[in-house]
Amino acid sequence: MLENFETYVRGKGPVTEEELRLLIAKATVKKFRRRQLLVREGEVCQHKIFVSKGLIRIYRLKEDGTEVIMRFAAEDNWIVDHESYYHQTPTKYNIEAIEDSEVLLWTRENFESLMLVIPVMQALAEQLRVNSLHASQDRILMNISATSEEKYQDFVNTFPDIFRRVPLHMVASYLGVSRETLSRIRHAQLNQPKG
Amino acid sequence: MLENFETYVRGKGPVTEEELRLLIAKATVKKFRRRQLLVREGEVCQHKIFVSKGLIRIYRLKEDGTEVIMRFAAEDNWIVDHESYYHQTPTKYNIEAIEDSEVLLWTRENFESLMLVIPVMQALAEQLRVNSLHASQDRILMNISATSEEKYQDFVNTFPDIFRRVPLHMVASYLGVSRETLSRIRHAQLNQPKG
DNA sequence: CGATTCTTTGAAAACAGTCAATCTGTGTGG
DNA sequence: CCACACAGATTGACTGTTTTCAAAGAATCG
Repeated sequence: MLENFETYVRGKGPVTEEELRLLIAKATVKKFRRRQLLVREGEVCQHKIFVSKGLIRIYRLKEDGTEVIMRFAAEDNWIVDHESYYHQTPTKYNIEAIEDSEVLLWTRENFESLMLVIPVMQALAEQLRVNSLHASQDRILMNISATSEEKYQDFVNTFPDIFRRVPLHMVASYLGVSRETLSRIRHAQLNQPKG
Repeated sequence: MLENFETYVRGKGPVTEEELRLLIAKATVKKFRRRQLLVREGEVCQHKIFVSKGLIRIYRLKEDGTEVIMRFAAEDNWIVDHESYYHQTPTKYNIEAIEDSEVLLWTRENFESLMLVIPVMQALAEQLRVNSLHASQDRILMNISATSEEKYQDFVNTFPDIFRRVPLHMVASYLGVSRETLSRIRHAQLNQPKG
């Protein structure tokens, strides 16, 4: 379970054995069952979370009770509600395991102290922010300018590893279309697979 | 024209006369006419741009020639294509003045050297990233979960200073609805103003 | 003023959402 | 091993919304 994280960090830049040991020493390792909540709406998102195994979603509940999925995070991805984490305010999101999962957690305090000591973590944190922003921009562009078919196709292309593991109704929620519509789109694409 | 920027920076934290002088010395001041391009698709977005006066938009051209507006930036706002700026790669966006505008520009090199020397700029850059990310998240949520009426109402609430200055068809492009639909939505809200 | 840009309106067609019923696969307990 | 419950996916009929196209009406710039 920790091998994943080691491999991931080594892939990000030069890092010593000692640094790796420290990174892991400051983390908490946790397992979650399918459907178990990692963070509940109203709590403060205390940790940066690295998914070493499994699949996680972050979603929001609207007043009418419907779920809106903001993001999925599979192995080797980070998940956090930046707003709650940075300002230590209650989160509006729920973070939940879609599959049985294993994660590493760092408190903000621990994570920031690690960033001061371990060069590669600085760069990594910066990179994550830039990537987040970039991904958000692309998603906005898709949302406002693409047809439902294109949105679905883009999702499949962007997350080839994920789309088979996520129930279709969750993909629908992520894309902002009804599950019935998405079901029909997918059906149409099976008969006419051009993209 | 520089007073705006001075006031803005002072509002962000303690800053000395000397620091302010340096900030401005490293900047280029430029004026742009309505419809003039600040940055053209294919160029590298070389600068961080502060809008001291006027109104700017950043948009993208789709293959079919339609424009998709990513963001507006009025006085006291920054605009930059992070991806192009950060990686020094050609931008996919156009940045254009909607009104006659005045801006301050810093190259990445200059801006980063200033961040090293002037504490408040560090914090400011960090704050801008967090805000960008947060705004993007909120916009995605709106896009995938709200009705067109709600999207328009949210735009009006979020940018009370801007929405009267932007042509309706650009708001439509920003929201991802046709100009005709937005026209009808607005008409309906005039007769039934409840939000 | 004249040209251009922007907005509005109407009517038809395309699209997506809702509701209700059915179908499928999975896993649990008897 | 079977029956059942449950979550998920599909389908059809219907409704409502949005787009598109075409035309015309304001507003604005030079």
